[in-house]
Amino acid sequence: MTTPNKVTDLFNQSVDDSDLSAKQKSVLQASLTLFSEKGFDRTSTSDIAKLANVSEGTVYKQFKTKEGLLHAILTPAIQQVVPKIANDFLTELLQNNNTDFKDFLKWLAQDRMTFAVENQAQLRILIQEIARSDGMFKRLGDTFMGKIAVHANTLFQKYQDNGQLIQWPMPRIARYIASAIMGYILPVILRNDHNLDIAQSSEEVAEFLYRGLKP
Amino acid sequence: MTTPNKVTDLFNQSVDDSDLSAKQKSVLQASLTLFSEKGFDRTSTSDIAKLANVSEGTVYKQFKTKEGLLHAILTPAIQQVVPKIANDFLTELLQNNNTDFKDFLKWLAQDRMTFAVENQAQLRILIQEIARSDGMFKRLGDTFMGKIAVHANTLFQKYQDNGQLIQWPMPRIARYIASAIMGYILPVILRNDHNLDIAQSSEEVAEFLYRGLKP
Amino acid sequence: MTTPNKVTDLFNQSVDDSDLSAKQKSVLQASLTLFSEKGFDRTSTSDIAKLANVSEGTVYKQFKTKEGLLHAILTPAIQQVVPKIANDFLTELLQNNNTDFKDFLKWLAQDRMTFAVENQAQLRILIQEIARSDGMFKRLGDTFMGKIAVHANTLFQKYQDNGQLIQWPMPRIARYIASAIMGYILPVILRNDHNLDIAQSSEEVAEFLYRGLKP
Amino acid sequence: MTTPNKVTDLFNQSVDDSDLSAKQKSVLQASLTLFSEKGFDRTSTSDIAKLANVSEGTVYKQFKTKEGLLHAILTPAIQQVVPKIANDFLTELLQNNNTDFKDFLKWLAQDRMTFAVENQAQLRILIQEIARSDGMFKRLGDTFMGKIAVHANTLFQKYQDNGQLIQWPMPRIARYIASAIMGYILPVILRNDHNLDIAQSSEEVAEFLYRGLKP
DNA sequence: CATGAATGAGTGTTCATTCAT
DNA sequence: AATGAATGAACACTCATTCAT
Repeated sequence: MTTPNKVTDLFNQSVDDSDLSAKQKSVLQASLTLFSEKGFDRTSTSDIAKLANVSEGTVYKQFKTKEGLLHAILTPAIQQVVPKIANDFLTELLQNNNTDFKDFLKWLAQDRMTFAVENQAQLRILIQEIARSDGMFKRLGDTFMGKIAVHANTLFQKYQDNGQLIQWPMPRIARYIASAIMGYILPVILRNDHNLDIAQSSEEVAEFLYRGLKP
Repeated sequence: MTTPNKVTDLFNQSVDDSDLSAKQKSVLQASLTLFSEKGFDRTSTSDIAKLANVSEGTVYKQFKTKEGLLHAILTPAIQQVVPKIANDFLTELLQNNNTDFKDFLKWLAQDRMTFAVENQAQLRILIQEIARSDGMFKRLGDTFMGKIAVHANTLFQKYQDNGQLIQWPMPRIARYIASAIMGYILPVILRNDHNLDIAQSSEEVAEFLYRGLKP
Repeated sequence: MTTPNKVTDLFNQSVDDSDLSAKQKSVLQASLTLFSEKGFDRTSTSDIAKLANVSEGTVYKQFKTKEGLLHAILTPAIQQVVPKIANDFLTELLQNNNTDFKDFLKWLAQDRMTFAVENQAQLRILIQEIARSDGMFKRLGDTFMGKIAVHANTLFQKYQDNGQLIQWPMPRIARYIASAIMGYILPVILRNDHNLDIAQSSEEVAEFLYRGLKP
Repeated sequence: MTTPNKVTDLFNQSVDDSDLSAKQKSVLQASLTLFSEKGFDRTSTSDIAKLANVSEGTVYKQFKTKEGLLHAILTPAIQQVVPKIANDFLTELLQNNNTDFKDFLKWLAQDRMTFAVENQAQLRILIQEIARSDGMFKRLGDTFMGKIAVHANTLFQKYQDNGQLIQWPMPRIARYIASAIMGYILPVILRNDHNLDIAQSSEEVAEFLYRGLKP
């Protein structure tokens, strides 16, 4: 039931296939690296220019401001990539009635963990931004909910009707699923650790969640 | 089974009862507010001086550097308050054999949620620092584990012997408990939200965890 | 027997013909003026920027630190210009066996006095630095000795063999020559006086030294 | 013909026997040490307070400003001590017709070298100040000349009449004597070297000067 | 007298941003 | 499009000096 991790593909697509010149791509890459390593505020545009092997002026040609660079990195991950994928797989799931709830949980965990590991750099930046501004977290939550709520609702309903899912309100269920998976992902990202046994971890968390959420 | 939240007391003690002058306390308060609101890097020492109604020189008299201020705010929360409390209550629990596992979970959730709500500002800053530097998360984890691992181990063992707790390795159990509680705390802190129904939330999360972790 | 004073030429070359922009040259000029007038420590980078008619940032673009500016001014005088010239003229002298010792003394005095008068600003700064740090004086002496000792030794030997120079050890002879010339140069530099009758002064000092150093 | 070095005595007198409290003397000592080691500008009043083991306020009680401290250290050396001694011994000499010129030179060298070695710290500071401001050198020269010129003139006249001293104008003679002795003193002070063989050095320089200045 | 907290102007330095080439 | 010199407003931090205790 594993699906190819389209997230990275989509992100890379938005970088590679864009109309950006090689230099601009280099700027974006350097920013991603440095923002992730040292944080947005502690990264200077001169650092970026140096790492990207371009002039300081070039950094500003495409991305008008330093914040523009941040958005260029974060926006695809937030506004497009995440919900799009989510949408895709939920839709897919909804059309497949037979899927066992535990399998779904495992698949979900696996999918999100893969995404996290493959996009650690961006996620580190995202987490820093979330920690900094009130707005970001709310906006992120709203975006996500707005695009998934309906589908997730339907899906959970199905599992509840199936007798595979406890009769708790949807947000409560979502919260437990999300936080349990986060419990595996966050330490990996925050420790800049690249070793996560996704197969076992997703199996484990699915087992726990299944026990906690079955009627 | 609720214990008074000693955390805030201890923290405030270290601020109020210290040998700091009124101006220095004011500096600390202003830093706490601004670091929490805008983040460490985006807060200038001039901002702090203005809010604290002191001169810039005063900011540096006691806390030699800006980072010194950060440490003055964070250290009590990290090095002393958190582990001490944890230690206290765990010792207490160990001496009380009769406590039901679910009650323990509820108590734990309640205790940590209260702590979180009462120390939102510091925790926002802490989260920002965690997100910024690899080191912080690791150090935090090590400190915490070093001080609690033994007691928690014994406690969980007891519940496992009781037949109230599934036979999973301790870290796995701890991870689920921590992340489920975090699932309530983090949104509150990151949204700068002051409304958390601790009574109900702790009841809820204890219920879920109990279901997921009973044999 | 007068040689053109190549010192200033060389120094100016390193300033004017360098790859420095007009603004950077202006920064160097302003620094030279201010360091010489008020001393390194009492000259602020803002003063320099104002006098040079550039922004403060410009001061730091080329010369990474304030000390960098000092080095940019002093290094050519110390490391290259002085010994190089000294070397040049000594070599020249060595090839001219017939020169009378008194003529040599006069020529030397003239040459050094001209150098001093034409490089008063740099020398004022150099003297200030010598007065400030132990290291500078030693380093300067070592550099100078390392490059000249051999040639001077040979030269003095020749005059001693000629019967024109007393049989004292070389350092003692050098000390008297140097200090007598310094006796004319230092007051001029320290008083920021631009009137030194080099012709007469060199004649005078040569006469005195000749009397004191003939066998 | 050696006289006890009254210089240091006089200076110490002005420090020790003054109406200064122990703390104030400590401040003066600390300033002397630090000004000499790091220079006036690079010594902070807080450094002085720390080394003197007093509060910052105390530094300002007696010596209203930082410059006041500098003057308290330099003034005795400049305005009183130096010329007073010179005056004393010159008067003495004038009354003693028989003294040989070479002996006088030797005595003078010895006296000044002893003074220099015993007052290195103050002289380092003095040299730094001379190097910094035009005024200082001129003032120093004027003070010195104003107090000694007459006596020295008479003395030299005597030696010239004796047939022991060449018929050059007084300033020229003084210049050679001063710079030759300086040729021994300056390197010692600037290198912070405490080893000067005064007996031999004064013998040496007297020999040279005698040769250079005899008719 | 002595203290040391407090001041606030000033320092060297950085950095996002602009623009002539 | 790309460069990099130039900008100038910040910034973290220092320091001579004051003054209430």
